[in-house]
Amino acid sequence: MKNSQLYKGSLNTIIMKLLEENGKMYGYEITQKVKAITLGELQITEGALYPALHKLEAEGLLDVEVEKVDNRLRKYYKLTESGAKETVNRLAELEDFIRNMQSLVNPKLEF
Amino acid sequence: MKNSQLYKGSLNTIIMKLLEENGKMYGYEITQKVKAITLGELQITEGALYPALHKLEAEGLLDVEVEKVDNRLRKYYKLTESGAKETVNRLAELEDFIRNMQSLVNPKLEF
DNA sequence: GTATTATGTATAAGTTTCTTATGTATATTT
DNA sequence: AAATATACATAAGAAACTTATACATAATAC
Repeated sequence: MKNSQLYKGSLNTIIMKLLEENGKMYGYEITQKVKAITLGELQITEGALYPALHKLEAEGLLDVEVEKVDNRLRKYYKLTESGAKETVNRLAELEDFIRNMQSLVNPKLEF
Repeated sequence: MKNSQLYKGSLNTIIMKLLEENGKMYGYEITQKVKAITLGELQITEGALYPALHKLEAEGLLDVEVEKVDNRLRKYYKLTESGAKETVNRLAELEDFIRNMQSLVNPKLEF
């Protein structure tokens, strides 16, 4: 299997970073983008993604905009102003997290 | 606060790595070591640590050995043989995870 | 001298996040 | 005609955590 426990807690940060980068995206697009970037290693499931998007929207971090393409529904999400600010914080937290994990795993590099 | 959601799911890997490195450790020692290595940024709480240790022991990945020091109880944990093998896998997963997160956050480096 | 902090382990209730399963619907490929 | 891809959604349960509480001894601070 690919998705280890480690990814727990990182979904919101991933979503926000992708939206920061791409302006607006819809759910299915996010799953495909993540799959492509991680070479298939991280597959976001709908059961995780859609509740996460709804929650971020409810928190005022995302705005939604519905479009119909090829007779199919798409919900485009983009960062609100406060979402954009919060993204900066989340990415800083992610950098700290990665640095800390590397310190723990690779103690030689502490010096 | 320091402990962001990102650390969720990484506790087992942290414990196993520290035990691989230090041979045997007791719970309180683990919390202090992690705090020191991460310069105070990651503080493992007892409510998270002790259940995690008990579970790893129940899974046969850790062995426990009780000692009494200064009239206080200490439970030293160390990796079992299967725990040592599993640690190798967990650390590989952690490396993949970190690499994937960096790809997601730092798309310039994809090339 | 007593109150707080540090050392040391433990559990229980509740929250959050995720997995797994299911549901609906259209478009495309086999 | 069947299977896969596109597209969203929710609900039940599992897992990992937070927060609070509990007990006990040693050391430090006031």
